[in-house]
Amino acid sequence: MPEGHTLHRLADELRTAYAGRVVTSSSPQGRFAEAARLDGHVLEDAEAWGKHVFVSFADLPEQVHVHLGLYGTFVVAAGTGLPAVGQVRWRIEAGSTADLRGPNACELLTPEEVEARIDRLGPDPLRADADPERAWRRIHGSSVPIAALLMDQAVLAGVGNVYRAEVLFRNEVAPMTAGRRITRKRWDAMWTDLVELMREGVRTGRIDTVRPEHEPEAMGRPPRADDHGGEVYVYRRERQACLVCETPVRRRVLAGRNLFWCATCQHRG
DNA sequence: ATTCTATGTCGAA
DNA sequence: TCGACCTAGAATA
Repeated sequence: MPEGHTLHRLADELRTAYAGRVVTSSSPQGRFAEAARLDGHVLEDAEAWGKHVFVSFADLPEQVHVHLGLYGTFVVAAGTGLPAVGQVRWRIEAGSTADLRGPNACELLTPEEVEARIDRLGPDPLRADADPERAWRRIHGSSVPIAALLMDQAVLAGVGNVYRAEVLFRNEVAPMTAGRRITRKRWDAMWTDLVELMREGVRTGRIDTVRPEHEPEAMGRPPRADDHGGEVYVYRRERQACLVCETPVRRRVLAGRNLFWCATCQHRG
């Protein structure tokens, strides 16, 4: 379930398990041959930028760049010497075992290539060094719908389809509003909201966006559990009643991705 | 058993 | 805008 919070959690997990330790590095599947070059090195750090994770090693200028894509997983399990089940692209071992499967990217990059990757990304709401002003400049000058801008990693890094839909709903923004029609005040509120929501996502490991007053119990409805492990207003709730106004949630495809929204609640620019 | 779908990104047309 | 990438779980037969 990789949106930005998942990758920041992953970086934290890898850092806790391996930073400062000599690790075993291998590619059971064989498709990351450079894993052997890292074997026996001290893992220095793991850091997330948007949906990208960079793993660095002591005495080695290159870093491993990992991107999970749509269905990649990177799971840490207790113990070592475990059988490699399925297609394990990269395995790190030191007391525990981290297995990477199905990533969009797992590659060794030079410092210049790492920098170029990061330079292409917009501000990440989960990073303390993020500058929301950079995102505002892109949004303010654009005729592209805000729903598409939020998913553009060069505008904002780490926001995916769930946070996109939910932050638009929570701020009552009509998704097809052109970026240049978004007011400064609205953008500031959306950024603040993303920082809070995504930090909560890192803390809990789930995407929960429904305010207490709109929870089913508070609205006199039976509780429900969404299949992504959280509670949301509109994401994947097509044709179901809006939690606030009961209007059926709508869906359309925008730039190849499903967009969900409530046409009644979301009317602002 | 098979098909469908996905919280993502890239490159070709 | 579309297919490819490549995996797992859910839905369908």
